[in-house]
Amino acid sequence: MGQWNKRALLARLQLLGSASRAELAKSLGLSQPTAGKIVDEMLEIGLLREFDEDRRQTATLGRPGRMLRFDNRRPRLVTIQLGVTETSVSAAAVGAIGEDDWQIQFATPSAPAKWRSALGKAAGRIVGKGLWGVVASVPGVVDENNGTVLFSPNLHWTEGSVLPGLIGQIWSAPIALVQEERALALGHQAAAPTQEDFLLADFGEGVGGAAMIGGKPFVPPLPISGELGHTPVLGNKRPCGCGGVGCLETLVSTSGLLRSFAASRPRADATWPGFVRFIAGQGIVPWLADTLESAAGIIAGALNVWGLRRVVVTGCLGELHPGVLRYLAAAIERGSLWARLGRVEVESAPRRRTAGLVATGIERLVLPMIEGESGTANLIKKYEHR
Amino acid sequence: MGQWNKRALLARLQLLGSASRAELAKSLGLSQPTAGKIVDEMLEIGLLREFDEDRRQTATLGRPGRMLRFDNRRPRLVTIQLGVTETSVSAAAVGAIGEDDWQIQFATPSAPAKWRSALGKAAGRIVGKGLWGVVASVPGVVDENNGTVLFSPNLHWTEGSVLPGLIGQIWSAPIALVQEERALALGHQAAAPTQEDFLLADFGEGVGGAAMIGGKPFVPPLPISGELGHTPVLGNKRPCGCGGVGCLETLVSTSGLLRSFAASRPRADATWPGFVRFIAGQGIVPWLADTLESAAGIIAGALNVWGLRRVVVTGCLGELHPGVLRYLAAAIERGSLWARLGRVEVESAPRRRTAGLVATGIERLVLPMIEGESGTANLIKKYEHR
DNA sequence: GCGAGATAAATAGTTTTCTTAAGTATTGTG
DNA sequence: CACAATACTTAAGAAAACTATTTATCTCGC
Repeated sequence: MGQWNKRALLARLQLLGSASRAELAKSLGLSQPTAGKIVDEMLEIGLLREFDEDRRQTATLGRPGRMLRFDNRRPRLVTIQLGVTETSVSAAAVGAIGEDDWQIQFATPSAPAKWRSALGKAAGRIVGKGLWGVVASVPGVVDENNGTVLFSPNLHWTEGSVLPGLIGQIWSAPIALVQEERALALGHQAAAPTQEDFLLADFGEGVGGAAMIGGKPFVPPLPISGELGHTPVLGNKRPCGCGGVGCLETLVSTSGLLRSFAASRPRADATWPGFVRFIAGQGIVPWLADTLESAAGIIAGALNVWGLRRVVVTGCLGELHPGVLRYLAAAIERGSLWARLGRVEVESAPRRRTAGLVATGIERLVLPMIEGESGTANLIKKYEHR
Repeated sequence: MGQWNKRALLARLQLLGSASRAELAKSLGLSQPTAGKIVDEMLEIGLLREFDEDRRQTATLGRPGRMLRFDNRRPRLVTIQLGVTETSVSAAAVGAIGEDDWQIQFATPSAPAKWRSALGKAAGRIVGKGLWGVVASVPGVVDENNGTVLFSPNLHWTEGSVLPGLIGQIWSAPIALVQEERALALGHQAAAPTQEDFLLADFGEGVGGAAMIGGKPFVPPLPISGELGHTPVLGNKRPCGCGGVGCLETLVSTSGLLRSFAASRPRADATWPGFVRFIAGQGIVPWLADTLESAAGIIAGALNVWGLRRVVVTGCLGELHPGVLRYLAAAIERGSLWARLGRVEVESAPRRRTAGLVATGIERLVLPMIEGESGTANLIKKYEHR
């Protein structure tokens, strides 16, 4: 079976939530036998399952379809979020699209060996049977094909180390690494399924973006993309962890915002909650307006360059007064060429990392399982027995 | 034969210039029979031809391959460049990769009907036999699938009119429209074949960009992309033809540069040659440095977002003192995240619109000819008999 | 309750496309 | 001139998708 159709079928099923073989075939333009065979394969490995629809309003004639959905009855993937300050671990079922709900969290240590042993402890508390693989999201510049971190301004110790190797010592299963924002974008798509492409912009300890284009995450040949945070802002002189000067990230990450806040109000409570309260009371003070304007310019630039008209904002900006997002949205609209032709949408959403990690796992670990010994599958073998 | 392999084979042949069936098969990972059949098809319609290599140093053993290349013995495509001030027309052979050399040029009129009749006159002076189709490049936001111009700040009359319809009244052949910068990017790839992806940034009456990603021009679902020129620059208050304020285009297009020049030196010769002389003498004056800094920021943003590390600059910036390009290159490097990991390249190149139009024609008009009645082919039929 | 109509799923056979394997053609070399 | 080496062609087969047909299961009207 061509991998292409399989991926399309899964994507469609994700979009619909549940569907019969016939529905899938028709909506994809496939023949029924083809769709049926793909479904059979996926039922066999336990990726999908049939279930009895409680037909309240089956107003349709004819034989009812056997409805299919992701088989989420047992955890299949270990999902790991390696964050700058915190590492989170869970066992997740395919089809999980709820908000993040981590089973285990611990402060991210500052060396590979320590991280490995902390992960080892976590492993004991996680279901170990029937697992298909491990998926980890990492900040920074990640080569997803090799499983290496090339550059990580805020988490330098990951740079040389081969994370799949470390993880493989804990779980001897296929392992996939995914860049953080790409995972968020995939997670958003899984949780709020639409056909429409979008740019996800995440604001937190760093600032990053990822684009869904044509229903798929945008992945260029170079292991770098969507780096909104490290584009320079005219007039900004702050040094950045990346080695550059004036990066957007130094202004609009949590620490950047707090720094500006502290500079403008030396005697204020320069913590995040304090800042949130301040903005709730004072509204968009001038320096914040400038900062939002800068961020909007860079986001609008990304929209113009990628040809997108929807922005999904996740992370700390959503925790501020809603006026902040409105201000940002208006500024993005001013800078976006598409706004002259049609509508530009900016919305806030929670982070759905687990969902994104699961989507990555299905794409990179589960599908290759049923695709024989082709390209991607070989890559996985590399880590299988470490 | 799957269209995929055909396109790959043509791209490879373009890269190599000439090659035998066996070379093509090996370098593409195809079997010899497959490559051979594709070549046969293309020989039959006259897209490729065999030629006798003058074997100076055939140091190889065995039967020598029959070398193939594009059959450029007769013009096959009418290429049209609809520019803001000038329209250019030529008949071009496939495989033409020389610098632009237009057979006919006339001032672009300000209404569809006038343009059509000017084009009609031109048609009389152009080879009319054996033509496969017509390809036209247009500035602005172009829906290449429908053949419509959605938005054109500098050439408003094109917006409503169906250009393929107009062209079809002159030449009753398949017609393809292509966005200007995309054509330039394709042309550069045809003329300077490398495997490596790049961002083409063109500076002229407007400012635009296009990306080659994975060897193909980047095309998102929305009919807009690479719009470097209409991203706002912080602090810039000039109104733009697009309806926005502060677009980069208002600073760094030819007219934008001249406007800044005239403002800084009220008594100077504010023509383009005068400006070129001025810069050659004075070097990079402060306002020009600021302008280049803004352009570099937006280009670096595009590199970061697309995951590219090579910039090809075409158009008026290359006519200025070489120091200008060096300054721009240095500024781009400062803003590019990839520069922290590896090298960023910025080079200047001539515009190769004809080559790009021919590449578009092969892709959108010629290949569908040998692909039976599939998707793209139907689109062409629409215009075939107007 | 039962046949008719309608839709879903499974089965069988065909087409398309590419591959492997084998054979033929054309060169240089000992 | 035999041979090794390489290019190209032909023939047969495998994979994946399609069309057409059959079988299964439902609702509806009687």
